[in-house]
Amino acid sequence: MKIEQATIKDIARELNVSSSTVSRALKDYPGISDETKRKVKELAKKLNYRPNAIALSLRKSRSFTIGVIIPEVVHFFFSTVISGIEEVAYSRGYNVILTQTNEKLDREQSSIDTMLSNQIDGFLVSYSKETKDFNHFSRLLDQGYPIVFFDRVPEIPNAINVMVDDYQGAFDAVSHLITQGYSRIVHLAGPKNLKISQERERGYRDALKNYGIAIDEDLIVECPIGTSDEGQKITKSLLDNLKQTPDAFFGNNDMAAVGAMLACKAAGLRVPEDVGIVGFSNWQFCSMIEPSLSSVAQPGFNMGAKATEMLLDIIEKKVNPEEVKEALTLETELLVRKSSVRLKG
Amino acid sequence: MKIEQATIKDIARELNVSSSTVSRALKDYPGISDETKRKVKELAKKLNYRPNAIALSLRKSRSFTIGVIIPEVVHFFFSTVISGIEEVAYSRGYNVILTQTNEKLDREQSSIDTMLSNQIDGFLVSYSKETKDFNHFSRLLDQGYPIVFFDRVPEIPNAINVMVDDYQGAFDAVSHLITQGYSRIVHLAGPKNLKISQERERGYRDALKNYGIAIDEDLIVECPIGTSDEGQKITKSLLDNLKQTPDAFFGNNDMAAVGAMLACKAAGLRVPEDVGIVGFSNWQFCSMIEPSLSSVAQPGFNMGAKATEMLLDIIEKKVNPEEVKEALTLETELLVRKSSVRLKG
DNA sequence: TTGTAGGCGTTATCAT
DNA sequence: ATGATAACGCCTACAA
Repeated sequence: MKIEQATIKDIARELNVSSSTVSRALKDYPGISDETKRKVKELAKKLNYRPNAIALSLRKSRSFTIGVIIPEVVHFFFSTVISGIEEVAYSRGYNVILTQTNEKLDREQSSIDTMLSNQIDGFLVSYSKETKDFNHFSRLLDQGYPIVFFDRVPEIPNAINVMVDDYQGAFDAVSHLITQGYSRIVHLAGPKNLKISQERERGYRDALKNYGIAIDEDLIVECPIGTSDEGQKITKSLLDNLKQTPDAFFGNNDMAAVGAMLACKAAGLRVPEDVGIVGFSNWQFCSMIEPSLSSVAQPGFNMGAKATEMLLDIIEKKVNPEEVKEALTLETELLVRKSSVRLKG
Repeated sequence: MKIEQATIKDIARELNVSSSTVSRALKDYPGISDETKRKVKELAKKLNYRPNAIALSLRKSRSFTIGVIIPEVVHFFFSTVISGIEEVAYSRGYNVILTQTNEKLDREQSSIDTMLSNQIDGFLVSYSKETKDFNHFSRLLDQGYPIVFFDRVPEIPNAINVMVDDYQGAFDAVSHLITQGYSRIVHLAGPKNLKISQERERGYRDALKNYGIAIDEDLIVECPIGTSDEGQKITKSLLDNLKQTPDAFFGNNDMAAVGAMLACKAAGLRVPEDVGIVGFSNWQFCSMIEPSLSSVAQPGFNMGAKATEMLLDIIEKKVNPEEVKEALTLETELLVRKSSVRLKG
């Protein structure tokens, strides 16, 4: 049924030469007569010859494929990262094998297994929310597999991490709210086990401290799921139950922030007059809603691109893993829109 | 540096048996003593043996990998499809190699090439906006490569297509607008070469006809890019230049529809009182904006899942390609929200 | 019950 | 300038 691909052998047979000659001719090795070269290339073209990458992989123990392990594909930020990964990988001649864990540890583990089976040259990983222990990664590192972690990065020896400056982003966002005159600022926090959540919370706390505002632990609420529904429910319950109503919300992600906005509006509060809101990630919809949502932009594409470059440099031994700086932190940018501005310019 | 993976040979050597024995023991072939089996498996486990999928691929001329060619990863609908693809592929033991074309024909071509080189077992394709001729796909089909097209499907012989009922979705959306009392309905159309655009436009036209409304060609405007900016600009220019202002917009995608909404608001028109708006795709933000945007939901995850199932069934010869029905059309669902409702229930 | 040999497609090494 | 051979890791007739 499937038409067989022509191989080097086919060309060799037809031309009455050896496969080595064909192989050499095809790659312009020295010591092949121009005549032979010409004939080989001509026939190769005619037969639509295509090198078998699988055979090459076996021969070289290199697959020119990198494995990407990511929590979710349907996620604006991650899809942006994937896009950056794909661009760089493509331009440098690598394939990308993609798996999503759906935030499950066992999928993470089994994805690693199949990727190892497939002799991938390296890993790009953002681990799942369920992952609290990193032995499976440490083991890989010890065995010498190149891994670059991005966004959700572990604190283990020798890991190479690419992340955004979550601390600074959060610090900027909260400082901005404060200078706009908001002071009872809720933090809709992320899952506690993710370093990014911890960093954002730290930025929140430090910004408050920096302005001499006492921290009220009741205003820090974990949003483990990260949907707008969740953000909405949590915000509603806060508005209903806190003795003193808050006047601002800093969401650890945009979905939570939108949820807060919807809940506030439903409660009759005006944004930004009564309540200021800032999100994190700068999803596309931020500029489409009303009021438009201020948000901390993360350079997703760039993160994917940089992580991939570092990984490929290591794979190709352009750099020594020991020489690679172990962490690259990309800048965030606070995009101020209407949801958080109540002072005249 | 990288620690070598244990191979069957390693196990054989250590146990003083032949590699065939090991191979058979590992797969519980009949005719291996329980004792040998036990020892082999034990050592395999100890050495952390993992079959080399590359060697297997070479041997079997099967890679258990499928190639996905998609216009853009950072696109809500496509990312949903990818998610569906990945789920099914994973559950059936296949890898997914992903490339995005960025709507470029040459990337589409070269992606096909590398995938062929990599001996992938089949293709899942949604072609680029630049693709106007399908010879590169026809050739693959002729050579017997399994391909399933999704969403953007070509009209070529033997192609297997999975799509949504764009015609019906558009028909429903426009009928809904009409029954809400809107009659000068703009269609922000998609690129003309995409069948999905044609179908949506056909649905638009038929709905109008069906209600006896004359079609005004000036109200059908192509939005080749598909961003909210583009939609906004086009809408503004329509509002400025049409002699008779339109009272509704049916966007061939949600971005265009949001653009229309923003432009209408900016022009002082109230949505839905003065202008009704319906989009297509049901992006996440539809329910987050105000007024919430009515939209035609496409079953992206399901589309990816179904397309993958069909592809794998063909690959695994569970079905004969000839027996496969050549087109699967999935139902859309019109989600009516606030942007298009001005009559009391 | 186990072993031997050959081959999947390619290329590096060592002849000739 | 070209050929023969072996090897990458695995599987499978065929042999013993």
